[in-house]
Amino acid sequence: MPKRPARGRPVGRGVTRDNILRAAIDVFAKHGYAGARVDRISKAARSTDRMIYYYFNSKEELFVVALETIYKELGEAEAALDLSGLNPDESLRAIIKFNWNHYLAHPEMLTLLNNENLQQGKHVARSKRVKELSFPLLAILSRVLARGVKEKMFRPNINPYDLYIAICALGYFYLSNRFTLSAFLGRTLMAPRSLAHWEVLIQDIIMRFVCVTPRATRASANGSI
Amino acid sequence: MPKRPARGRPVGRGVTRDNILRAAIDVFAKHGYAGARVDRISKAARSTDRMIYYYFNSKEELFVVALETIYKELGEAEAALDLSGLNPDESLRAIIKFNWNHYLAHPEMLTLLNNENLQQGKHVARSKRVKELSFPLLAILSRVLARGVKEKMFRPNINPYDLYIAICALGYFYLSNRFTLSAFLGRTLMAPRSLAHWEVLIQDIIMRFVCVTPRATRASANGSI
Amino acid sequence: MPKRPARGRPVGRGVTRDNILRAAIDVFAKHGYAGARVDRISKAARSTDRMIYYYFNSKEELFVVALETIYKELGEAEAALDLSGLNPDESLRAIIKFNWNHYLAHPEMLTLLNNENLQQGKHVARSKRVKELSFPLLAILSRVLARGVKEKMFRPNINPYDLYIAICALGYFYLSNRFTLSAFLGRTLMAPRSLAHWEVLIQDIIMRFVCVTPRATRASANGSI
Amino acid sequence: MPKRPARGRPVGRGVTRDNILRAAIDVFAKHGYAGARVDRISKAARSTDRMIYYYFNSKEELFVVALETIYKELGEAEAALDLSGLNPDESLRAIIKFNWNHYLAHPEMLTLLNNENLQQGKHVARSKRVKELSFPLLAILSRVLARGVKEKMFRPNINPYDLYIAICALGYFYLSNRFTLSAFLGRTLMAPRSLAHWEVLIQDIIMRFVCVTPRATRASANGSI
DNA sequence: CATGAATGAGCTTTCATTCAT
DNA sequence: CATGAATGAAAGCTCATTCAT
Repeated sequence: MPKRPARGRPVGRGVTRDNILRAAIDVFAKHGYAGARVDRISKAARSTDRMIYYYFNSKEELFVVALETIYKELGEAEAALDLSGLNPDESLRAIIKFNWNHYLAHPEMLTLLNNENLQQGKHVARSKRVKELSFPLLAILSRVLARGVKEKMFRPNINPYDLYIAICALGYFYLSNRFTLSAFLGRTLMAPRSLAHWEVLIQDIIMRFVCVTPRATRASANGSI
Repeated sequence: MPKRPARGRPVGRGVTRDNILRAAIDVFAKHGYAGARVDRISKAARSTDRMIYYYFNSKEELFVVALETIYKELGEAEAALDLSGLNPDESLRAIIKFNWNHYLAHPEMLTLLNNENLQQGKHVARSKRVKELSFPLLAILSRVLARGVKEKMFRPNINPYDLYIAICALGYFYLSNRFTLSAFLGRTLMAPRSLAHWEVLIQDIIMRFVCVTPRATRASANGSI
Repeated sequence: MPKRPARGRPVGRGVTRDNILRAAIDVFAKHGYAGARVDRISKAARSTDRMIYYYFNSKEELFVVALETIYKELGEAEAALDLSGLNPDESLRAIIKFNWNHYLAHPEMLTLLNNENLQQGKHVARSKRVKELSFPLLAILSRVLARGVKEKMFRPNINPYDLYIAICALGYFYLSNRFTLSAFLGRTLMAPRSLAHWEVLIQDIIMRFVCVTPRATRASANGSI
Repeated sequence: MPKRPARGRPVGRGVTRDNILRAAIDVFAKHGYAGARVDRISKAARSTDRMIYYYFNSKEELFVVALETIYKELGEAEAALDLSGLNPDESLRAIIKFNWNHYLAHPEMLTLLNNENLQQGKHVARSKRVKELSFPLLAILSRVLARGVKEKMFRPNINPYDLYIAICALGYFYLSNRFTLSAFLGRTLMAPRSLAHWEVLIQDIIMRFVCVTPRATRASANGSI
């Protein structure tokens, strides 16, 4: 059908491009790559299909840019993480919390990544930027671990990669699979109390794994979600 | 589209239906709901588009049945899990291993569930069967926990739901997100050694979380993936 | 989809066939030939698609039988028309009324005939029964006209065919086209008062056409529908 | 379905749309709504299925536009009807003739309207344009009637709505039902002589209904079709 | 720099019908 | 006499994309 030019609000230069990118992240996250129809994206962006091709050439390239964008945002958020003045266990807890809260604040990240994994990571494999993003975080983690070991707080020989994956896994899975999990277990997972409970639990699990002498956290001691 | 009657091999009654279901699980897993074209499924099943509608009425209903099937298979595999003669910590390890190995043996489960979560669980929400499947598993877990507490092996007040989610998370995420994770961390995750390492690591993390006096496993002590 | 055997009410021999025929008349009338889906007919008949083919061989043959059935019913109704003891103008009025009331009582006749005309009468052209049906009616009409002329009531040289078509036209069109007519004119046509008004009007128009000295009927004198 | 780009003749802007609309009116008229296949329309328009959806969104919307078009054309033809300088009875005869000739020249109108009535007028009910079209026509008719009454030519209290329906009925039914009528009565209805005869007959019937002193027309006096 | 118009290819689904007992 | 199972062939519609200015 002849598209009408989306006169919702006047747009300046490049705003359209950004609108489209935002809309794309949204729609890709909600419907998956194949399920995200180009015209749904253009409508959500208050633009037209044509503009998507004008700025991004193809649906696939748009998806790659969307993916890189959320990775970039993860990187920027990490850059803001300040651990100075914290001792090792406080630092580790801060990292865990940061990770969890980033997922909570950016649910589109989870779905976009799930999509990329569904497609066997064919886009991310080519992206250099993505690979470089892990270095700072892994470096931070390694440093914290080393300090903890030196202070006899942490067990030696904890692999930072393992640690990172475990931290991610505990947060990511809970949120990403909340729908099936919720149906399967018959439980609410997204109530504020449930979320708070799980945030503490992740910390508890990780700290017990890392620390020499495990110390219980309040929350983990009283059990119920 | 479907032009030839698919005379590949002679089919008995109901075999076609099952072929389609198998193919559907496969194709849905590989391409996602929207990406799974009906005719790809029918071709994979050595049948025709028409037969899919004959047996399942719509692509969506086929997806629901596929989903229920993988849940049912999880349930059946669990039912075969024999913990008799094992003490609490051995039992818990067996459960963790079972879970991990089920994911490894049924990668389609991960992608199907990811898809369902992408669709906000709209199919699973309606399925009663799915809800009932969690009871036996949770019951087993609760019993093991109780025995462990009685024998002073496990900490009291460990919530079986939390425990179950944590066990799943650590296995599921590693496998489901292996592509982005691999690109991001620049590491191989699917080599036999890596898998074996992670299997032990999950156990280690969980046992440390559950046990009163954590006991290191050999594997977790020598670090690298 | 595997059809279930329609166990609504127990059916005796031949009842199924008749159910199907009734349903077919209904569905053909409501949706037209092409729009009448075989499975809608079978559902309406509380039977299955297969039974339609069992009894009628094809959708087309079923349509022919449906058509013949409504013609047969018209014939039977006409056979019951008793004009004995009435003088010519009373007779003619009775014929007009009969015609109108038959349309009212059998709306499916109108839609079925419209369908057949849409298809350029290809079924009816082959049917002998249909042709024979007009003879008695035309004969009656001719006799009434002749008597009227003899009694100086009716004008000579009125052609019975013309007369018959005119009578039909005035009733048929009003009912058959009531939807577009109603929208176009912005008037209700199916209210009891409107129907009664039109019934009188047809008589009035025809009598004025046929009679030597036209006599007004009450209804036609006070105008409004 | 549509494989070749339809390069039959070079098309300017909007020509395609109009081609489709013309073809649609034709095909809907010939096969009915359900029987009119989208690809038959596109072929008849020397275009593609896709273009139908591009311009009209759906088969149903196309049908609505087709319907509105034939109504609009009726309106335009009426607007061209010049009654100036005619006295009331001549005017009325002119209107009757116009109506009859419009049906003859636009047989698609009859079938399209029959289709719409088969569908219970669901499209026409929503169209405002259609409703407004009847006003000028009814106005003309009312004026003619009033003049006729003033000149003591016409009977008072003739309802213009009734009159209009009667005029339409006598022409519409004859043409629309010609196939079944022809088979039923065993007569030719479409021969030039038959058509001419009927044209006069409609006038005769209506004039006798309307006029104070009926005056026979030559044609109606010598009977046979 | 931006966009209205157009479209090839393929998608899910439905239709009337036949096979086989 | 009756019917459950199966199906070839299209039907209506949508998708990402390119043409042309």
